Amino acid sequence: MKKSRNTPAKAAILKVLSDSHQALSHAEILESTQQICDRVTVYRVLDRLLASDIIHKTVTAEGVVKYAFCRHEAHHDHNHVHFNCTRCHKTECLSLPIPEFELPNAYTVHDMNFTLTGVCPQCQSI
Amino acid sequence: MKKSRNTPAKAAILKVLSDSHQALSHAEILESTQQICDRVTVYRVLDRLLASDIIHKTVTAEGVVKYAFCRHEAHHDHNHVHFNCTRCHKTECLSLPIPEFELPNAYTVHDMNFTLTGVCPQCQSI
DNA sequence: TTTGTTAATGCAATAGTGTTGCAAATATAA
DNA sequence: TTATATTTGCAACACTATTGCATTAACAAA
Repeated sequence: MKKSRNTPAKAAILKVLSDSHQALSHAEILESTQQICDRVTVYRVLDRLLASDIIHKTVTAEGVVKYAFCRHEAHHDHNHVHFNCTRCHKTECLSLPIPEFELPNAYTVHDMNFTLTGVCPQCQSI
Repeated sequence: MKKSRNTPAKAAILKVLSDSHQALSHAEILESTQQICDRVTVYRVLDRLLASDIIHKTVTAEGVVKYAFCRHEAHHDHNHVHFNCTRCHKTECLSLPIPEFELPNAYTVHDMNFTLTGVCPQCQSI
């Protein structure tokens, strides 16, 4: 297994994600790191961070891939609900865990993605 | 509001989807309708079918958008769980409804997407 | 059946998203 | 300081999705 190195690009991308309360798209991350590294590097750093379970990935109902810093305290998993606002287009990790459900047997589940789409509290009045 | 017309392209695309037990991507639908219509037409017909609630849309954990025929019997909604197999890459609608959960107030939810990723029964032995 | 209106289509062009190859640069262990 | 393997930038490429516009065709009304 390859050993991951600490590079300026990795540090910058990780800072952008950990400073953000929302999940960010590749384009949004690139906006904050344009002076630091190339767009391809952003993709590659994100892949490394995903592989190390430092960040997680979520997809909006429209197919937009976003990345978020893992803030797991007790439970070391990514099984929380994501909320996507149709007005501000921000995606946030809710502290709501994915509810229990009856799994059909014969299926092996590796990952769960539960995404809600609607209007967030900040956009209700708009 | 525009009145939707019954065209050969619409009929063909709807047949492909209703004949399939899986949710299909644009590319997969195009494969079956290449002799009938253009790729752009496929996108536009899918948009119309989505607007009429005749089909629904789901997104895999990798961001691949897929479309599926609505087979809702009693409940006229799309709130069921989707399963995406990492081996055969097929996406199927489970007859499992999205479980109940405690929604944080101040959020308005318009749509819910619950996608499981793993290995389907057919691919367990592979 | 014919006609008029308007939705639907094909085609070309464009934009956005993500991946790959390769040479050069650099983080890290020895 | 040096060796080496990871990381990076750049260019090129592949795939997905959208838009404009002229043409075609569905369908309601005459």
